[in-house]
Amino acid sequence: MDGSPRDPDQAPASVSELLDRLDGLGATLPKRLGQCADYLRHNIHLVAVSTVADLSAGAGVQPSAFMRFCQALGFSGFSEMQALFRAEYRELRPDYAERLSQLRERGEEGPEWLAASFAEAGHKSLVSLMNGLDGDTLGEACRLLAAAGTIHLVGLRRAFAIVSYMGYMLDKMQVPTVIHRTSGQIESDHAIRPGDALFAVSFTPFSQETLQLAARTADRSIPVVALSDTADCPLADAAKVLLIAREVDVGAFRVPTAAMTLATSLAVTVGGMRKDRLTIRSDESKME
Amino acid sequence: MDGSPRDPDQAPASVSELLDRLDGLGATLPKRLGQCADYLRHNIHLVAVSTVADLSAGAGVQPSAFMRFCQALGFSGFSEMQALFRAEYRELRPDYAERLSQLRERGEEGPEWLAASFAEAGHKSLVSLMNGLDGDTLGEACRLLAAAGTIHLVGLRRAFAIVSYMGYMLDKMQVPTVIHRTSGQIESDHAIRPGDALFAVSFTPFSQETLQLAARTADRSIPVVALSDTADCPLADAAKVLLIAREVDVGAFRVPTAAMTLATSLAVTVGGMRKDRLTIRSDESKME
DNA sequence: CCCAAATTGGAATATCTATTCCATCAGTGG
DNA sequence: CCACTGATGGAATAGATATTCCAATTTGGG
Repeated sequence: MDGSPRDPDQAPASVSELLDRLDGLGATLPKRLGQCADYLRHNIHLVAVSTVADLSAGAGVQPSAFMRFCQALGFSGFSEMQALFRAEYRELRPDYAERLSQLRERGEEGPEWLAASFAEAGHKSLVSLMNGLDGDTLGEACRLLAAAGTIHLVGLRRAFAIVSYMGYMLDKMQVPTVIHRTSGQIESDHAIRPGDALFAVSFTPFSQETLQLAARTADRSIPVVALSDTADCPLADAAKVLLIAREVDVGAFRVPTAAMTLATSLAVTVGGMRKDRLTIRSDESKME
Repeated sequence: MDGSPRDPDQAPASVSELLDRLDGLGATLPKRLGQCADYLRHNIHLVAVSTVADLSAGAGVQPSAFMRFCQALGFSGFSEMQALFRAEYRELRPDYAERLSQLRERGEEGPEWLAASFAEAGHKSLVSLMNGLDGDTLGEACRLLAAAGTIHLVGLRRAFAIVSYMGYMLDKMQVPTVIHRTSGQIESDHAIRPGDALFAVSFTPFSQETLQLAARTADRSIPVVALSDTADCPLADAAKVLLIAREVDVGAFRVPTAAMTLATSLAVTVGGMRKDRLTIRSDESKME
């Protein structure tokens, strides 16, 4: 690669160094070792709490193969590699769980305890959002919205906070945007014209108004991008792209953390794509 | 305690159940086991990645003592207990940093990368929210709002998403609530009557409309609770209680994760206090 | 097609970790 | 002060896990 200034037998000193090393090895690895590399990349969080047997089974190889893989990375064996992950994990600052148990110890169940619970739930929601996120789907959603003349937003009840924030951001980035809040009024249909796009947000239980607006818009061959908390939602039929953000709830309540995060990413990306429309046209040849 | 309806020899099925059990045992534990309990409470995040030897050393006891401690909790041994923590850990991917470096290595800087950045920022925001949260301040805010006849909400631009969500939740809990969205209109003042309370949300740069409404309301001796992203904000003068939720931003953008979480906690607590107003009156004697 | 080198699978082994056991110690009631 | 019950420490043991080894297999070059 670059003349390998570093001793190849030296073990990585941190997880990110390990990932560098992995890329350095690239596709030069034999089949089984390649499987290990692949599995590791996608399940890097498991290393700290798994055995070689678990990991090798996951990667579909023999334990001995995984062993050789660790050595190829520069470690003396699996244990040394695992120690790296365990050490990095240990350094993470006090957990939500820890804080909760401390509050619990003090016998409190008031608003502070509730806030800690919601914070923990928010954390979990974000993690599960990232786990379930598909880059291609998200990219497609961005492309559809970036290509639209005017972006129309609809979302009622719980979903309104999300479209309202999206609307604010898109407006700040000077993207033509309309928030539809007409409940039951059909008139808003006329505002959605060919060449536009609709972004519809709805969570269980779904509001009919949102579903119907999305369905009517799709019928007119205007692209609909949907955001929901479940894959089998009625929006799936109307939507060209369906994004999922599920929240972890506390009792009967939830904070729309994951949905808000996803929506903001979408808005910022779309805003960026809009800024230099020329780049969008020559989309295919954009890379490099 | 309550007649112990559940088999005391049955192992906890989750970490929070384990903490319950720990509280149940209370101070009945002998000295060394008590040390274990104490150490566990404060280092609960270490269990998944440590050995009995590590943990017992940390707690200052012999491995065999820690072993007995695990059994006192209802587990067959340490391994069974650890399995619980490992399982819970596996479901979460706590390392945004790792995921980001994964994405970065694949050369992507698209929406997926952005989403990961926002997720990481959200996580940090929640942690800093919890670190800076003062239970008394929050409790006071809840009390003021719970005591009000009608709760008035105001927040523009970025803050509107927050009051909109709060309004939705309070309404769902049948708390009389009004969202003020009049920009520059003075008329909404009349709707805020003595005995009511105002919840004002504003972030830098602050909108004059929100500040002025808060100031006029405070002048009329109607309690104002404020939420902002900084302690030295103009709302501080008008507000009886000022809550702070600062977001970690990505570039020029941010997701209102912490503010949303705090606002939801507030709304849920207020809703709960409203539900049984009798309990509020006799606040001091509420516990037990 | 054959040979050499590299890779692989699976069992054997070494090491480390959890778990148990028992002698000793501390506290309690007679 | 003694006997008894429960707690404790440390060493012995059982069990799991990592690691190595080698025969079998595949791969690549001539």
